[in-house]
Amino acid sequence: MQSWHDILIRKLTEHSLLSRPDIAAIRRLPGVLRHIDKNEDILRQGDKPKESLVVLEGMLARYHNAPSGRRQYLSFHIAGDMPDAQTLFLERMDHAVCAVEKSGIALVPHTAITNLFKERPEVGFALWKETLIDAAIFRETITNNSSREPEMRLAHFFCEQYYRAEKTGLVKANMCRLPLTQTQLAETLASSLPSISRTLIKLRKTKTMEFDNGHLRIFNWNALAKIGDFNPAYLHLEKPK
Amino acid sequence: MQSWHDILIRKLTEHSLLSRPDIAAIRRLPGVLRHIDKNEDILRQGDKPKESLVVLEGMLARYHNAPSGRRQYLSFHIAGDMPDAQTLFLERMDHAVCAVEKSGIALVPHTAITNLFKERPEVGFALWKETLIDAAIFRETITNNSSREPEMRLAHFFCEQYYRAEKTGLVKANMCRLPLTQTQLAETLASSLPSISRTLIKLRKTKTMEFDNGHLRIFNWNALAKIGDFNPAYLHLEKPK
DNA sequence: CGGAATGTTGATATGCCTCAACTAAAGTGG
DNA sequence: CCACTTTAGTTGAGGCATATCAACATTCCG
Repeated sequence: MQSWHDILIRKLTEHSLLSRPDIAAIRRLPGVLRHIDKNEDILRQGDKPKESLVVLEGMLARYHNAPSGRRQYLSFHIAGDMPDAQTLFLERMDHAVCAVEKSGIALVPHTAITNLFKERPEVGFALWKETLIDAAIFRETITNNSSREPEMRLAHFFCEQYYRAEKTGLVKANMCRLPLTQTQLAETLASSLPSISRTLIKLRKTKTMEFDNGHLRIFNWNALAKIGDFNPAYLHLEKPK
Repeated sequence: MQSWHDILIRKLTEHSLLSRPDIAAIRRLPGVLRHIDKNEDILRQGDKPKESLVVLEGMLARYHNAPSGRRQYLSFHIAGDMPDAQTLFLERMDHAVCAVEKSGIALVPHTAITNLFKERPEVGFALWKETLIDAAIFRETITNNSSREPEMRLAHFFCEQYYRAEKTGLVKANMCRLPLTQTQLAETLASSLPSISRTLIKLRKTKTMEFDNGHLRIFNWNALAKIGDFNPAYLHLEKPK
């Protein structure tokens, strides 16, 4: 009998060591399950939510509304992630959260979470660490979009998504879900749609990966990581001692 | 008699409400003062520090070493900032920290800080909030470098630096320190040096600001904010209730 | 079956990067 | 204090890459 708590616990223990009482306390968190349709907004810029969400299945994205109507995607989130953890301490959303495919989430009241932190500081530290990794990913995105050539940039993005999916146990037969259109890739990677299309064709020719029909398949991880200058250190997911 | 603690307390109370006992507890934090030369690295990628730093004066920067030797600056930090707060929970540095001018810092042992969090959770929440604002700034940087035209991008950057300096009390006569070379601006804003030079000349012609000799002077804030599409909401610095 | 969304390809133009020369200012050492 | 070196900034020329516009192909979905 798996409850939504296990998905969160699994994610936190990817990088943090939690005691049995810590884990038991997490299990007592109240949560309401909800389904989100593809392309539905869950939070909008300016919202002041009173609960945070845990992704249970599917994929969410965070984005800014950039000048001239362009959408700038900032990050993508899979099972176990809490993409709006910041709302615990930052009142207003400075960006939006949407579902890029049909997804399931759990909603947890802020008060329940912060009370848990006071009772069990180590749980707070684990979630804090999660938000710090989040920030590390944003930093890498700055560098990716600002300093890497288009082919490298795309390869790096695929590596990151695949690596995180793998750590979460969502890779089967060298394949993970990545339900993005090329338009969305363009709005993520500071490129235009035709540019992404051509770069993708170039990448395909390296025979290191395939991206098609919402799935990412890896044929040669080492070669792809090299093309993308990908070093997973910034994800801070080494097993805790 | 101002001690380094006051600089940190001032920063935290910019956005968080701390009780008298909270503040008293912060004042008991041990700290070692240090001076850093211009262009000196304080932390390098891969380092595993056992203390965190508080900027007391001057300016620090964080950066990645990007492909082909390029340096990618990620953020800049002034008095009160704790640019390596993440090292409390992330063992290894995924980026470097350097001084962009002669600076003064205080070094505080991790154990002292985390013990304080356990004793006084609200202090932990305040510093957590600080790291979440940090992440919000990174997100805005992604959008700035990925979705805004060069002139807008530069104007937005100036607005952000000025606004933060203002909140920290470092603006005098519509002017703040910003000791960056054009080369560093280029390595921050995903541009080349000649491009920055020309964009800066264009910006100067708007008569909204001047950037010269390590100083940023604002003549027309509203006009510059408009050029830069700058909305300070993402800095989350409204006074706490 | 029709319409919308998605992806591919081509033509064109322009904006920015690279390279390079030069100026100006600042820092260094004799 | 001045000569020298280094660093910083400006300007110009040229070429390439990618954005934009547009047409078309294809798939998905109602």
